[in-house]
Amino acid sequence: MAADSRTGTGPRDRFRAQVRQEVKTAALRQLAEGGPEALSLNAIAKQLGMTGPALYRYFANRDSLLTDLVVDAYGDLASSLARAAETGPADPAARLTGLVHAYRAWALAEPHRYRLLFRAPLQGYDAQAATLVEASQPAMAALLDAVSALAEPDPRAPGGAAAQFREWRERHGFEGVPEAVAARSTLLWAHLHGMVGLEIEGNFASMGVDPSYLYEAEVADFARSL
Amino acid sequence: MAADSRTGTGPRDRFRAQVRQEVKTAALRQLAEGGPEALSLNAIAKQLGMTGPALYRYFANRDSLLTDLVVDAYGDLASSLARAAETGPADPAARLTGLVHAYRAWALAEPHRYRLLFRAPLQGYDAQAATLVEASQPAMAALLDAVSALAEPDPRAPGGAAAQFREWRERHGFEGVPEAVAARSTLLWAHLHGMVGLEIEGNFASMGVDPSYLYEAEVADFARSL
DNA sequence: TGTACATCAGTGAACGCGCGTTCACTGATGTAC
DNA sequence: TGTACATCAGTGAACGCGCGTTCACTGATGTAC
Repeated sequence: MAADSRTGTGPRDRFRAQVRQEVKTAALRQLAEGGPEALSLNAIAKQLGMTGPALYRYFANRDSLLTDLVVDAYGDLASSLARAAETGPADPAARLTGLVHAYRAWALAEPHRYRLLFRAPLQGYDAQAATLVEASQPAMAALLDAVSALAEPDPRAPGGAAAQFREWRERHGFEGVPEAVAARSTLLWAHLHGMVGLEIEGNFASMGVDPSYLYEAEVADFARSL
Repeated sequence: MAADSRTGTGPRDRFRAQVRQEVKTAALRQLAEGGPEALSLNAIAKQLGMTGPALYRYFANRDSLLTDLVVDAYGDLASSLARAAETGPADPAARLTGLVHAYRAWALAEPHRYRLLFRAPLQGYDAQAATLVEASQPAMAALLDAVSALAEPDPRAPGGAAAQFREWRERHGFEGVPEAVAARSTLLWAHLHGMVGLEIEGNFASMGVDPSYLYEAEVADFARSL
């Protein structure tokens, strides 16, 4: 056995990695164009000038490809958020605003990927698998960081739920985070998820409303709630 | 032509209405069990002891059945919300709390129907059709009512978006509603949508968190935001 | 540097399945006289 | 009240399609000596 095949850096490995990437790109294009659940292995293969069975050289099956897309998307979202928090202004409030806008911008730019993350398990697909929970941590970490920097949290919050957030914090490596920050961040995440969800499904558009104002109000309210 | 067939109350019409209802019930059961997009005309027919083509006596096609389900669901949600607002305590704040809990309860009881309402158009299905927008109005009206009763809104809000909410209000028969109430209600709706969405997809469960606390915090924050 | 061999990407046929929808039809049901 | 007729629910066959996945295979590519 050659060293390359062990370390995964031989020419064949590079080729494999590249084709895997092309498959994923084609899959995303398909999701983007064909709407949710328009992900067909045969169609992807055709787009790459291959036949369907060839894809099984690169992914064990359809679910495996899907999992890869989800993990990638979480990673991408997390770096978007982290970038917004890092390169933003020093003022913590302004940085949180930047993070909120980054969240929204990411979802609007790639709604199909956003759906992939937060939509129901697509027929029998187990979204609660440990892999996926783990993949979602960096994005949450970015949010927790930004909220932590913002203010001294009210130590009384989150009341009866404090124990749950404490456990959650320990389990996922967020040890330094006060319960109140965890709770507040989770609520903010839920709010953003709701606004972004309505926006990408066209609900605000069908109301004739530009939701930008709502995001502004959201940030203002959040600052006041701490 | 008989009078009955004109007015739609003859024995055949009653039979048709009943079978239509059975078809819808079977469809909902299928959505509930099979996950989203598990709605198959053939499977529904089989469940009713019929063959597939028989359904075309009752619905023009698959989309038509779907539209019916969506309209029904909006109606059901609206009456749930209206009931919560009517039968609740006289205190407006407590009534809003009741409405929030009714919204959550409805979504949790029938997540498949909630998804039907707020999920992306299912492959080419036009969710923005006028029929559906109209069907969603009563639910929104219940929310607007509860928020209206709560407090004198800040007349400065919603800033630059006031004109949009004014137009929206006129277009959908919410003439009496101040812009600030419309904006606040929309934001509250988005928040609820986000929390409920995360909850029915199991995101809180996978965190080990019971979101009840978050709903309480939501209501408290909302009262403070007015 | 050249050759023999192992690896592995990709093919084409096939499996079994389910889908929405159309069509010509049969047979029961309700209705008009 | 009885009979003839129109209505219409439901069937069964068929259309054309696409799906994920398996299998035995060919032929190119990289590798070891």
